Amino acid sequence: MKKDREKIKEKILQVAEEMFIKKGFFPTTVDEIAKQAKIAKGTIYLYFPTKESIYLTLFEEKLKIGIEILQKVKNMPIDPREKISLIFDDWFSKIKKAKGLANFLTLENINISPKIILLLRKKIHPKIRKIFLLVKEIFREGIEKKSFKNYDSKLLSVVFLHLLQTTLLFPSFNIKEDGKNLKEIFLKGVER
Amino acid sequence: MKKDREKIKEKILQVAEEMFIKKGFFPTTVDEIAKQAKIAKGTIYLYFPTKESIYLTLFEEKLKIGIEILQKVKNMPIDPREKISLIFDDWFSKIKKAKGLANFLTLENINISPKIILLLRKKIHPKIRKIFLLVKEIFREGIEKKSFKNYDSKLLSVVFLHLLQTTLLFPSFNIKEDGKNLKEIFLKGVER
Amino acid sequence: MKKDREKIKEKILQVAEEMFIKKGFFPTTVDEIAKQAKIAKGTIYLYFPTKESIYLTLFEEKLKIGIEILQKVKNMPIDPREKISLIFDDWFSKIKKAKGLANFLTLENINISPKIILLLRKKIHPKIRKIFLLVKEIFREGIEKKSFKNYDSKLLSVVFLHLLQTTLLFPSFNIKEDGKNLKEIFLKGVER
Amino acid sequence: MKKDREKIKEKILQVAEEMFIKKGFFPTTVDEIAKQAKIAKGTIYLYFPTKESIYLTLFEEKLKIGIEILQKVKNMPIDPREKISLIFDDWFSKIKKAKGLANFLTLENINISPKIILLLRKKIHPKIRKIFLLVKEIFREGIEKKSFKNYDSKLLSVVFLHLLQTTLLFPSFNIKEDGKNLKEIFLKGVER
DNA sequence: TATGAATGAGGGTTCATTCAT
DNA sequence: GATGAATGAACCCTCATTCAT
Repeated sequence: MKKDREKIKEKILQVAEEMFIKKGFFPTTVDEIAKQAKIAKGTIYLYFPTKESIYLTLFEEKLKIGIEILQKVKNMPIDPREKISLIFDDWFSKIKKAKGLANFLTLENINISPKIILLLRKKIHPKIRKIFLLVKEIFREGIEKKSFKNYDSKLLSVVFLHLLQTTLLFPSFNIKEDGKNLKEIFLKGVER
Repeated sequence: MKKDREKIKEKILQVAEEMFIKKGFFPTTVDEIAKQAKIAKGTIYLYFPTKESIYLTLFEEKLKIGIEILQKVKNMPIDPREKISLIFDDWFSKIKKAKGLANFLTLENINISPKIILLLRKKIHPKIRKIFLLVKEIFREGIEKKSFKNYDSKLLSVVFLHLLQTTLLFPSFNIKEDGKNLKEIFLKGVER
Repeated sequence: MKKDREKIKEKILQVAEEMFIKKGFFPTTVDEIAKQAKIAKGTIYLYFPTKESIYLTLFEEKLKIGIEILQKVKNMPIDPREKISLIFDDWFSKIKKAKGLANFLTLENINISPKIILLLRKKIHPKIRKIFLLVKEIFREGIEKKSFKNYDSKLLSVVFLHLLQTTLLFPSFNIKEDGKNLKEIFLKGVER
Repeated sequence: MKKDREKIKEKILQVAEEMFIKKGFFPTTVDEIAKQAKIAKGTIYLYFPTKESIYLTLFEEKLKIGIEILQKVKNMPIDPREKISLIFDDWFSKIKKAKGLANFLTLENINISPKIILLLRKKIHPKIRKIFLLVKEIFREGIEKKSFKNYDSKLLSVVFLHLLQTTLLFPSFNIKEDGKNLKEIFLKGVER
């Protein structure tokens, strides 16, 4: 059944994501993923050609979600400050799902394996670049409309995106924050 | 000779750091480290009991440097804003060396391996906590003295420290210009 | 329908033979056989209990054909030299089909797998022995009738049968031969 | 010690040869080779990069021996019939060792694995061709000198070389008697 | 002390065979 | 009967660690 196949693939991805986040790419074994997903090891290879492809699939998926959010917000007819604010809010509302994205966004992950690099170059890097471009556009617009001070829009993009990641550290440090304060700090910091 | 032993150990650490940063912990093999350091594989085990211990040693070393800087700055009889500014400057002046620290500070790295976790708990976590405490103290002082707005000092610490990492994300980072701007953004963002 | 079952079985055997010859027993996967035969993998197991049984079936089939030819020729009321000549001719006329036989006749193939040996012992070896006996009979008769020199008939059988195999190498070495010369060489070599 | 390394490599090759001959390439596992050679599995990989390379090494080695013999005989100032005779004799005298060569010379072995084919093309085929050329030269010379009937020298080469293999087919082969007869049959068959 | 060959547990992947539909 | 997804044993190979020299 079509449903079933999709379900199993989803299960593999979900289990793998959990383990990749918890233990990292290398310490996670295909065996464990299979066991956790309650399927046979060989079954995984019916859905993904390699362990790396599971990782890449997750990576791409996360990036796709990010791009969609940014795309949507960018085209809204509102003030760029408002856009940044919306992205912050959206990010927080999806923070659990996003957790994955953040973990996959770290530079470390780009060094996973020699074999993976080519694929990353081809499939992942363009998406990361897309994300940066989208954010940069928003900042460029904001600077043009005098909503933000005249900083380099690339710098603002990097800071902003990295700040989103910061939010994921909150639980570890027992910070009870809805993101309002972080947003405020950032917007005040870059205001004209 | 005492000198020799120290020199070899240093060489191993230096080579290992380079490779860990470039390829990550797992893809780096002890064989490669030995080859790069121009010593025999067995020799490495005369200086470090395991591959992980090399990693941990580097990690601790980085943290120690960070703690020393913070300690020094914290005790200076200057405005907290000035302290934060100094830390920023110090960080930028050491940005190349710091690159290593940043790479070790990521959350991913804490999940290196099941075996390593206990050691991290015992030796690394206290140091990370120390760093956060030192920074938090500075912010607490700044809030008290009305230099900073009344945000949660934990929040400010996390944001600040994570921001330092941001600086390392772009190889094309223009230290003088971007560093100054980054500092400006943060200080403006948290000012009263 | 009876016809259908037989057709499918034949298709499997034909496809498998091609692949076994082209790639060998182990590199040929059941998956590939199924795909080439345009049936499902599971279907193959409705016709053959194991991959090895496909191989064995082919083997036996080839041997059966060989036995039939030899049987027929042996009983003809002609000179043994003529019999050998006829076998040669028949072999050449069937050389394309026989190609399979030759490939299956090599000793290598008898070592396919530990599991297969018992079956070979039981089902294949008797047939191979039968072939040798038939040929040996012809030579024995020829020696008796002074058509051939008094060599050991077993030796002659081995040489003769192996010589048939030789013809299969001709294409590889771009030898344009109708077998006339080879036959001549052999018959002259063994003549009285 | 240099001696030791050579000894281990030799041991691996010897054990591997035995097993390849007995069971074939695929059914022979690296594990078994290691066990038989009384070394650890990993050790094998210190001497050979892959299982296939062990096979190829053996293959090449055998061919090299064959080429050397042929080379030597070819350059002798004797009648071509004598040369063929000598090769026969040499072959019989080395029949035990030769057994390996024969087993490696079968066409089947050329189809070992997709990966191996390129290597075979590059390293093995030239040697096989060399062997054929050397033999062909001897026959060409013999035909020219009217020692052999005017058959295609390529045909004679293939038949002759394949005939050498024949000698290995029967474990019960009586070298002295049968070898002499085989030689006689061939030489008589091709004589003028 | 330094070496690097030897070890063997463990991992990713394949594929003959089974089984639910 | 036919299908092809699921299974899991088995294989090749890697690499952290040990150990004889």
